[in-house]
Amino acid sequence: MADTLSERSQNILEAIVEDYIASAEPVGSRAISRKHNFNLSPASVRNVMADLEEMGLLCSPHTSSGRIPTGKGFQYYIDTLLSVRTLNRNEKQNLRNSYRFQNMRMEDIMQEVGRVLSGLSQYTGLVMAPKFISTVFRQIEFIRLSQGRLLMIYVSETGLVQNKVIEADPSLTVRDLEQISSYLNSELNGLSIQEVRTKLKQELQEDRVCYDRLKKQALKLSCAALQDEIEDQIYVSGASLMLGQPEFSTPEQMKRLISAFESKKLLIELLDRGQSAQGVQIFIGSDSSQVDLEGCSLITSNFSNQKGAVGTLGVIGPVRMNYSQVVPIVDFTAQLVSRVLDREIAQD
Amino acid sequence: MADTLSERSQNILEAIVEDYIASAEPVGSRAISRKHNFNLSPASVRNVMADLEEMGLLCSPHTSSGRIPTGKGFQYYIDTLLSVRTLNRNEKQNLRNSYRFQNMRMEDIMQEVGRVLSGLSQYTGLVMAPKFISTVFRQIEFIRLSQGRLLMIYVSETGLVQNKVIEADPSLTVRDLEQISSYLNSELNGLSIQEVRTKLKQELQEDRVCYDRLKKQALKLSCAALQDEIEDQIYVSGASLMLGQPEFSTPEQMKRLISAFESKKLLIELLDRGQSAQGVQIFIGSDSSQVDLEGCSLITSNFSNQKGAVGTLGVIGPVRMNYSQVVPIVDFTAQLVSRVLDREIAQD
DNA sequence: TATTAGCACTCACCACTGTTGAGTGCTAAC
DNA sequence: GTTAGCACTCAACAGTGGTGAGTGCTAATA
Repeated sequence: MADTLSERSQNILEAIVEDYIASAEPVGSRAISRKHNFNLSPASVRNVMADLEEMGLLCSPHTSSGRIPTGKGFQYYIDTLLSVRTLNRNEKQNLRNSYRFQNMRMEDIMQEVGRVLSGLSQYTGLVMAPKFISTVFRQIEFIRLSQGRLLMIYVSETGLVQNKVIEADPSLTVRDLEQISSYLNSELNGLSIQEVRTKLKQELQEDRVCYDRLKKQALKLSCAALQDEIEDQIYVSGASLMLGQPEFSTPEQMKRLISAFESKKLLIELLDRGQSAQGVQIFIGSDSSQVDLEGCSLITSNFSNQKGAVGTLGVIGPVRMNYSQVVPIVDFTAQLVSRVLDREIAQD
Repeated sequence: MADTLSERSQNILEAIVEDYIASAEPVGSRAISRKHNFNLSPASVRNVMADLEEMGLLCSPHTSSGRIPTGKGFQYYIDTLLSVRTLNRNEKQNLRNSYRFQNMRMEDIMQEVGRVLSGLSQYTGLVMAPKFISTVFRQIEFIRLSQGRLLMIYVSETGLVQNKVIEADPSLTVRDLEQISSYLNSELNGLSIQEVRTKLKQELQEDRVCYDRLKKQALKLSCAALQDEIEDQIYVSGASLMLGQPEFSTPEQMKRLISAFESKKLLIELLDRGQSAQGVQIFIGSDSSQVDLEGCSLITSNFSNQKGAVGTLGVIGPVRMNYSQVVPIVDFTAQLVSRVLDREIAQD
């Protein structure tokens, strides 16, 4: 249906969306007719606007005000009118220079990416580290805490460190633990966590009556350590920048937004949606059915290393976001991070 | 000077502060004379208020409004009028039950403490994990990332995990690294980082011409790993609750506050101030010389295990905070966390 | 002599008012 | 099909007057 728009209607819609992105205020017919030289009088523009409003692409806050694009209007703009520039060589180099990845831990990299994304876009940067389950096993260590409690430390191929407290047989000695981790490290090295789990399941079944005490303990410990999901890690940068946007300028909206950012659950849910897809994805607030993030749009892209560990990064801003500027930044940053993660892998 | 206040003046000041804490609005003479039965007419109360204003303990936002306490007024109230209840057995048990510390990593514990402090006080919870330098060495591991780059993982006695990327001689094999960490783990176990550093310095001087290649590498690596400071970890919970306080209800103040919370540097600076002192400490916003945290007060207490690793936790709220309610919560929580940390230590 | 009733005064707050200007829809002329 | 003209709408703003909570001062009072 939307594709049946005449060229004139498309041009006017585009002009309205772009004016609105720039000004955050309702766009009137006179402004459109003057600034963009369509050679149309305000009255003609008004006729088109009335059509667009009927189609649900525009709306007016009150009778005698200009129009603003609806969620559907933005969607149409993004789907069919938005032309995303690719960065030229200079811009790519500049972007590359914005990031400092030398000698950084995975955690630092994620944080840095969020910070830079937020700084460049002037919106809020989001980064979700690769999920535990999508990582590749590299090394595991067990450290005794108190009686019967162990600290498990897991390192993935990309240097992502996760740890977790597990309960264990109190009779295990430090020597035992060393042997167990050494055994696991040689057995599981290079497997994805998915594969690790399958393998552990198999071995547990095969060795139901296993007389090698240490092997049995090793299986038991690694099960406790690697079977459950480990909480997603998410980094939010520049939340305060959102408070400068006119759509979130009332105290109520500020509270709502900061609460939504604080809970992180919402954000994780939202970022998860993009996990399966490739390339840049755009989610428009109104369709997200997240009341607390109403009025927000999200631009995300996945990053991954060659072994397939997938994380997501992106920018969240008002629906009235500067898509043509932010999309290429998110896109190229994801590529950049992917390359950095590959460099992290040891060349053994 | 302030101690020369007559009993009547003290009573009235106390009444004003407490009314203001409850209502967040200027307190008038009539309200004081009615609610608290001093048997004084409003006019008499006014006389006293005029004195208190002259002494800088009160001020009035405009000519014909009630009075509000100044920073100095709050300081006086805290120093000489505030009587802090100690929690009774029931309340202590309730508080204990609010926390779930089972099988938690240090990180989780810190986060949980922040969350609960914020929930109970309805202000913002702050927790700063024990500083790297105040921890006691437990275990160190090295994992090869790419050519010449190692991931160092350090675990303190309380189970605090820190990691860091360091550069290293690319010729070191995995076997070498195992031997190095095993050597360091036996040499440094139980020493405070402070002691570790002294020891490393000594050994480096003694063995300037050392022919044991591995020992030399071990010293070099541990220096790179443990010599520098590792960034402070700070947890902020319930920032959005502050936005509900009337003193931060304008958009400008909200932005200022959220920005201040986001930078974390300010908060670390503030929490550091309390590190040396013992027991509960109270900082009043206006004296903090932190423009961005104007209007905020901070209640902190340190926690530590028997080996002396010190962290700080607390609550940040408006100057008009309910001190008599929050102080005991912060106090007891710090004791609770200290005990939990001691339980974490292995009984070898 | 300390306390208090009385009074004039101040000022934030609120509801109401009229004006302005940007923008609209409709209609008739081009 | 396009557009000039016109009546209409409505948010935003500034001004206005009333209300009430509160003050400082003074003179009367216990």
